[in-house]
Amino acid sequence: MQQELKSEITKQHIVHEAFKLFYENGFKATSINDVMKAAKMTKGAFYHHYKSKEQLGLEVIELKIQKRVYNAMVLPLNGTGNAMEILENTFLNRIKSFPFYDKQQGCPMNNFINEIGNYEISYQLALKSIVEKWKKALVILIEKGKEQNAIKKEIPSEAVAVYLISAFEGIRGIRKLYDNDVILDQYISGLSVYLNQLKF
Amino acid sequence: MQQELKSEITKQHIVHEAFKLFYENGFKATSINDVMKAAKMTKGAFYHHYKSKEQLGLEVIELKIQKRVYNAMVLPLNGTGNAMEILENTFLNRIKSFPFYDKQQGCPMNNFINEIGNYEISYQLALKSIVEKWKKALVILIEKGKEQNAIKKEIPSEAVAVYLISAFEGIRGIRKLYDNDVILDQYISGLSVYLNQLKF
DNA sequence: TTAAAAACATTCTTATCGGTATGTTTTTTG
DNA sequence: CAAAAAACATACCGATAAGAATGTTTTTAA
Repeated sequence: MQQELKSEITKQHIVHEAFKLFYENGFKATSINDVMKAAKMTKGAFYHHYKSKEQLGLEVIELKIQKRVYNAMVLPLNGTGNAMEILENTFLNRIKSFPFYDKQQGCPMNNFINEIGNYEISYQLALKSIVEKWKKALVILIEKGKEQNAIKKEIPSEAVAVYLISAFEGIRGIRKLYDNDVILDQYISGLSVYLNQLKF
Repeated sequence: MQQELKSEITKQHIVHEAFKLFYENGFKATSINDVMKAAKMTKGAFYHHYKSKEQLGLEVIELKIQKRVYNAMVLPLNGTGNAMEILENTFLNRIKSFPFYDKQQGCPMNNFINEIGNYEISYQLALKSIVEKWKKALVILIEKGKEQNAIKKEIPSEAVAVYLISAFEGIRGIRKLYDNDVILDQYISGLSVYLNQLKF
């Protein structure tokens, strides 16, 4: 029973290091050797715990990337206050508070989507599941806002959710091309225009 | 003199095949051998014309990707009609008319940005240049729309341009996860909400 | 027409990849 | 406490990568 725990800890350790390297250099450009060197173990250990690199990629998506999006973008939506304010706080303020490294490296989910999103059906499904959960949480919040008379009732919730997510992921890619936050400020200003018109 | 022309034709041929493979499988996952097999030549020929794979990547960005974005998203902005209608036609209608393959594979520029956008400064600059040109053309159109009394004068042109581009690139990535156009329709509907409020 | 330069092919080098086979060490269990 | 199972290490495999070296063929220019 203690061995099972040790195995679980080791796997978590590997996934943790793998995420960092995938985020830094991309999935394809990161070898199993690179990951295991970072984890201070050998390739033999890796193939004892995982059957392939694909399997590791899946776990990184399901454990690390999912959790990241959930913590940063979904959980904050579950507050009890004014829906419009929650929306503004999440999308307007949060993006600027990202660490510099994260701004430069983009969104891990978006990186995965664009690098291997159409490479394997299993990746596709895992990534889609994250997007769908995010979208659902947003729709619920928007509908809540309508009930609160904070958001116009005639706007299509799902469409607005998709548009918000699209712009967010888009700018996190584009930001990678710059070495400062000017483009982020412009995004925020453009988003602000969008959010304002949703107000009741 | 005729040799120079032949060399140029060969290089164009290589760049053409390279773009197709980069678009299909990604930059890192495509080998020079793959490219030259598609071009029906050998690796020796490649290294006669190019000094490295990086060089080829740059030419693909500067020649193929740049031209694609320019033709699809910048040129249509230069019409003489109502600025708002041009904006709607370009962003609303065009995305749905993409070939199925292009919907599934995403935007070549966005793919490059997210795969190698922070990998090498030269790529970064080349890709940024495309985004900047697109953005500039959009700003000019929006300002024209203000003069035409078609677009509200108080909206920030640059910010709206950035937000439009972000959402467009974002959805082209997200669309890769799905096997139908439902998410695209939602994007279009969300965009429509955005564009409507810009109207004077 | 002939030499040299450019266009391309062939061959080879060195490195690394994902993955397997086969160890050794640690932990568990009867 | 012994055997077997799990955790890891070491050594290896075939495939493939980018690129260099060295051919051969075609084109150009004197």
